[in-house]
Amino acid sequence: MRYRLDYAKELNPAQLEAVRTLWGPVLVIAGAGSGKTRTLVYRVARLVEEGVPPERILLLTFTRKAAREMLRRAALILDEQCERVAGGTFHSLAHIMLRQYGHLVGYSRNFTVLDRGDAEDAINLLRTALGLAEKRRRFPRKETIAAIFSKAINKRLSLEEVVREEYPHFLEELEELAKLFEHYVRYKQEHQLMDYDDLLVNWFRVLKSFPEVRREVGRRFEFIMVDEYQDTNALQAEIVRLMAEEHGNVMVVGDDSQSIYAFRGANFKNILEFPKLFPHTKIIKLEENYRSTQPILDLANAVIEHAREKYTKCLFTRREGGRLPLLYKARDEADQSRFVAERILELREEGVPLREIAVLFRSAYHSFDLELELAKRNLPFVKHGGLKLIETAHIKDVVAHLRLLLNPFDMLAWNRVLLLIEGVGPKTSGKIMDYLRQSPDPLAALTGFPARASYAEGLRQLSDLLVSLRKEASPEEKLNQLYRYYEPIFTRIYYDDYPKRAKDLEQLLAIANKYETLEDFLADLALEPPEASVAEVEGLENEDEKLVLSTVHSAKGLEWHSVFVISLAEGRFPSSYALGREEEIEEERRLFYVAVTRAKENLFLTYPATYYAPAEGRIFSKPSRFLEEVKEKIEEWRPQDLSFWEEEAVEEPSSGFRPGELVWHPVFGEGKVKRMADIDKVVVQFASAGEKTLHLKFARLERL
DNA sequence: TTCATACCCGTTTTT
DNA sequence: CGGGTATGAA
Repeated sequence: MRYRLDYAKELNPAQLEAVRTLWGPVLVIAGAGSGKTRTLVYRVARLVEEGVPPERILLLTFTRKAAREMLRRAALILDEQCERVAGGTFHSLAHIMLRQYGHLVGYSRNFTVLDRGDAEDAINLLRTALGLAEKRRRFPRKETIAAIFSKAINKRLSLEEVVREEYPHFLEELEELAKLFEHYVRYKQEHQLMDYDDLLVNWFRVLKSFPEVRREVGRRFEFIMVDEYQDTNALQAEIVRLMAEEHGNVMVVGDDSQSIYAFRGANFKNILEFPKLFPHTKIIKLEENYRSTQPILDLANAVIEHAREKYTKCLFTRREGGRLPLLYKARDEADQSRFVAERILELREEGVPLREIAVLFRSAYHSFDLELELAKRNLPFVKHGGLKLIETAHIKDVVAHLRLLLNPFDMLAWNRVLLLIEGVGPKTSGKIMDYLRQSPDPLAALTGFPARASYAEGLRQLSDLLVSLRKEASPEEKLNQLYRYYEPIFTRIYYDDYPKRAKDLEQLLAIANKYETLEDFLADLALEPPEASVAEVEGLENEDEKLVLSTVHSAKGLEWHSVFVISLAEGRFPSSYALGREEEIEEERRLFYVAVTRAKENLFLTYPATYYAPAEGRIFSKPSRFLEEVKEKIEEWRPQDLSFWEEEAVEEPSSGFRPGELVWHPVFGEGKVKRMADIDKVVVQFASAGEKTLHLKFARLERL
């Protein structure tokens, strides 16, 4: 057969073998930057060239964006047929399949997907109902309970095993937890709700218990590919096994040294166990790195060299030259931010586009200081990771109304919606819900509730709204109408900061207009939550000309010309949260490995000698242990001109107040500045009012 | 029901 | 330190 693409020319021998092996199970162990994505893209093209209908190919990836991107690339090199390949995350696939097969496990096609916050709300509701919230000081908080439940599901362990292993201090509560779990499962079942884990569990149950579905699905997806296999969990591995049972045509691709999702139940050993799940698996290793320069790879290899676990490969490159990774030891966060901003400006001078530069950090809030600095210098950026739009209270309020239109038995949404009405509290809300539950059409039944005069009007308005929203209209129109209803409520409950929150509502509206149906809109909101952050500085001319700020987790699979990894201090990276247990430190180390292997040409590492910790204020820090381990692979940044330090040392803090200065405040009168408490906060000792911490953004402080 | 207060806790990553 | 939560009073 003649192919339109010259595979042998485009791929190295290992990649080529992976692309040409179409039948049977294949495990590809692909080091960072070894052309893993390229291999998958070419394999999709190859399958299509072989005449496999694109709908018969399934590509499972970690985010839906990743799937879209790969299929777009396949379409680019071959033809647009490739875009018809089925692609997405395990969760989005399960969601689609359960709309079709959910009835087999007791779900109608309009079930609601709960995000983590909704799940916690439900758990909280049940916990209170079971009387587990009272005086029992020792009972875990809702977040912890949700985490325990989720771990058990994803790792396929019993509650007891999870508690014993990771939460031994709650062992006494095991019985109560088990009872709560039972109630939680039943509650979701009864109200047509599924949390993230249920999507996987129920899809698994369908596959497991219904061989005919298994066969049907096997015929539908004749070739399965799974990317980032090191970040799948036991349940997902089972799902793959069942879906591929019919034909065994499954290729999984991953890198055990890049596994960074153990916290949500992922198990990198899945990779090593894959050949046991599928006998006669062909194993292919991709070890040649095409991304980074040798000095960067040397550093990466040294990082992973210190890992407890011995990983399976060693990266090499044929690229020559390249600069040593640079370490800058900053005095504090402000200094760190200044350093980063200056280097970015220099890089831009050298012709590196902003979108080819990324700043990576362990936790979303680590970039706050830098964001201020970038805004000050008019450097446009986008930020990935951190707070999701959907996690804010006002967006949840709005979405709850929409959820009712699809699933009128979604009592979680009812509760939220009812509590917004003035005069309705938990008690009344409960009574109304008991009433609605009895009705076959709760939306229409709302007017029939014998309401007390104090809130009758509010209830009537809600009822009118819901009935009217139910009529044919685009998600965007529905949302517009909803906003008219919500506005007075919105300004009442968020009176202190609703202007800020209003921006989110606008953003939601902008997202909604991309959707034809409410169903798709809501499903995507839950399965692919849009990020909350809006860049502070909009790009002046080109939208794409933005610097990238990202958590390391959100940077997985991506690469940039120049990468900064900031806040490499003990407690920050590795996170203080991980300091206790060895496995967690190991995961932090892999996370650092992922961070450094994102860089193609330049890698800058920074460490602030002091930083602000939420509870303790300014603290002195130690350099990250990961830096100490690989010292000899790094060059320390030395300012050419020493006076640079001295100048900086006496420079005023950006707000302009210095200890000892006399100031005047309109309420507290005269005072003396003690110190800066933060970039925009100052501690002042007042003659009359004592010591106060003032927010410079609000306080009208004048120099005397 | 709502408001005020006291207190507790925990700082992370994401589908 | 600040936010959320539980508790108690009006």
